Amino acid sequence: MELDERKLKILQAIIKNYLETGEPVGSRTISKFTDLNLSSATIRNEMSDLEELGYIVQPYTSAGRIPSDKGYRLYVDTMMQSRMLEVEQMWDALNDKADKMETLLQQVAKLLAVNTNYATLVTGPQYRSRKVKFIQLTDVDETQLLAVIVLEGNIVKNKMLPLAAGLEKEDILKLNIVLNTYLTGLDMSEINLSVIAKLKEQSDGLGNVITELLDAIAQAISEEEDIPVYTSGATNILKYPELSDHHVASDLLYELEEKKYLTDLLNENSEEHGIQVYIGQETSVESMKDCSVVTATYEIEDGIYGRIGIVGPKRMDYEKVVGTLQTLKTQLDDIFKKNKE
Amino acid sequence: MELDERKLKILQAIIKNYLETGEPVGSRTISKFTDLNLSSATIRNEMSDLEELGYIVQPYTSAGRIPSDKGYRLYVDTMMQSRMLEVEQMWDALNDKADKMETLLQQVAKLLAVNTNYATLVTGPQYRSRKVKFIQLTDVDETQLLAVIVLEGNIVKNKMLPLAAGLEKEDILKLNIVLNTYLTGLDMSEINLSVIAKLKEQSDGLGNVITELLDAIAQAISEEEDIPVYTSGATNILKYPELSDHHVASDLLYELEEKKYLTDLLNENSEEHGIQVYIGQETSVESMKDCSVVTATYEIEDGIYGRIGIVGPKRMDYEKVVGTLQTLKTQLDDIFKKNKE
DNA sequence: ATTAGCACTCCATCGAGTCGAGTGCTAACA
DNA sequence: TGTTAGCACTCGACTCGATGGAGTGCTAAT
Repeated sequence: MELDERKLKILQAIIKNYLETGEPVGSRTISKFTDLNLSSATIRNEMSDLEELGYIVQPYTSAGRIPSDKGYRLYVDTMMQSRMLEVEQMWDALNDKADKMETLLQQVAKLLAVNTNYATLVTGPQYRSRKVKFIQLTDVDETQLLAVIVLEGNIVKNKMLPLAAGLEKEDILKLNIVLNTYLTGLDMSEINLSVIAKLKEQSDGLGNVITELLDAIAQAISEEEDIPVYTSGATNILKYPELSDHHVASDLLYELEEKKYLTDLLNENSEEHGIQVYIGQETSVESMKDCSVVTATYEIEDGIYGRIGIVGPKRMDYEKVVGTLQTLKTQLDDIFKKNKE
Repeated sequence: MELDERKLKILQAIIKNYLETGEPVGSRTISKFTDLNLSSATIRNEMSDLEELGYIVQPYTSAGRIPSDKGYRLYVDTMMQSRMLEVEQMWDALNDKADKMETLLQQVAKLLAVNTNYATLVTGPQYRSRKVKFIQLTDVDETQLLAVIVLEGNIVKNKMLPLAAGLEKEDILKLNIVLNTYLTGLDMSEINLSVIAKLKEQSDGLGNVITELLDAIAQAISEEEDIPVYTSGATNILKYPELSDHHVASDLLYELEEKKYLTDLLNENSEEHGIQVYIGQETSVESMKDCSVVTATYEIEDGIYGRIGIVGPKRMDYEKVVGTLQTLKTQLDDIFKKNKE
């Protein structure tokens, strides 16, 4: 037995219907719903076949059918009609405050959540390890030294240091030159003992300041290593009865608040740059086995990527979600490309 | 009729018991629970009185009693034994990563949440309007100009600007001097047209850069105006059955995610610097009418304050919460005092 | 191959019955 | 007069069975 045209149509109808209502759908419904002009009895036979094939399941005997993970998968892979969406008002709202990467991404998460009514997550760029691009020391007032460290990707880090007594303006100037000469273009693994020795040698008598500075730099670099995740609309999941069961919801919300495993989620198959859909058990995160997750990758700079994820019930509106992500991805790509020019 | 010693003792016993169990407490329980050696019948009479006085209520006829808001209020005001707590392991964990205000406060929220099992919120400092302390422009590479703006309270803001063609190193140096001379010590309201005119006059030919810079500064200042709120442990509220009712929980979690009205919550009676307890309807936030909120103020600099809040069920462990906040507040005050020296 | 018809299954809902915790009241007692 | 024992009563929680309906699977007719 195999999937002929008609079975496919029926399956599609079942899924469409279930996506809308969230209730198991019966043969009579399909009989009316489609333009196949078949009686409910015929549909029943076909449904029985579809169940045997594993595309749909009955929650219990003599209930209607709901799509299985396999069914959703087929739907997403072949039957979904992707439609381009206007995300324009979204877009206007975005451009508004979008100057800092942080705010931008938080905004993206929020707008996406509001537009889709699901929970959303966005990660910033992931660099293997950022290289130092530029360092600058300045004395802000009599007691404090401000170190500004610019990393690859124009990530700017600030660190206030207590100003060592007896450090003159010329010393600071000198330090600036030395630091930039020796550290620019290096990442943390490359700042080794020999580099440090050279640094100290070149900055006679200021060794102790150097040590503190290197700490600050190391910290700035490593801070960027755990990629930030921005979430929004977590409470949206409470809108779906199948997810608002106490345990399920509690675990899910906790996960979204903690953000600990979310990066794993987003980085699965990260070599794939298209839009990906994970249904039920396909996700790596235990607490999301009753959910579906849709992810997209956007490009920040050449070879450096961030990701967007949407978490919702299995019966999420895949078409809308995929469409929205598609447009959003394109627009984000554009922003960053433009930003670079 | 009035509250005599015995009634008070019984009320206290009722509240204590209810805090632990969350179940309405009956006369027999109290009869055994206290050392009063009274029969349940006597207790019943007293409970009847206490109800008449408004300190306890029955969820329904012939159920046990639970404390009313008024009852909790009396308890918190007079009957609670405040106990100092050790928050020491908390403390160690804190010192660890605590260099940036942002991370510090987020950590505080998290640790508090883990320790108390309630939802927590922490606000950063609120300045009326921050003054500019220091400005620095640097050319990071051929195409980009980095503006570093340090505000009162050592809040550092960065802004990348496209480098206008033909801007020489000397120009930048000059701009730095001019900007610092004219803008240091001013807040946004003080940077008016006459200041701007003077700026432009002093920086012959670089007027267009100035305009952009002023935008950046204005943005940096105003960004700080909506005070950041850090939350943690939102999902903790799902642990309490009386709050995990679908609607209540949903509203609450939404509020905690949105953070919109939380500042209102924390700023009520902000002139009071002690620890404050809001029970049920006493809070200003509608969705928290089934909760209690405990807030504390800590001092960042002279006259500049931040706040900590804990949101939990009305039957929260007030003693523990108040105790924890007390110690934490002291320790935060210490940090910031030390930091200043 | 399709369909009408029918028996069957199982969940959801409702109401009746029971249980038990807890109250309020009364009468007796110290 | 304050305390207590006793008892009738209330009301939610829980259980159980009956009912209804949506939906199925099977069979026989078309």
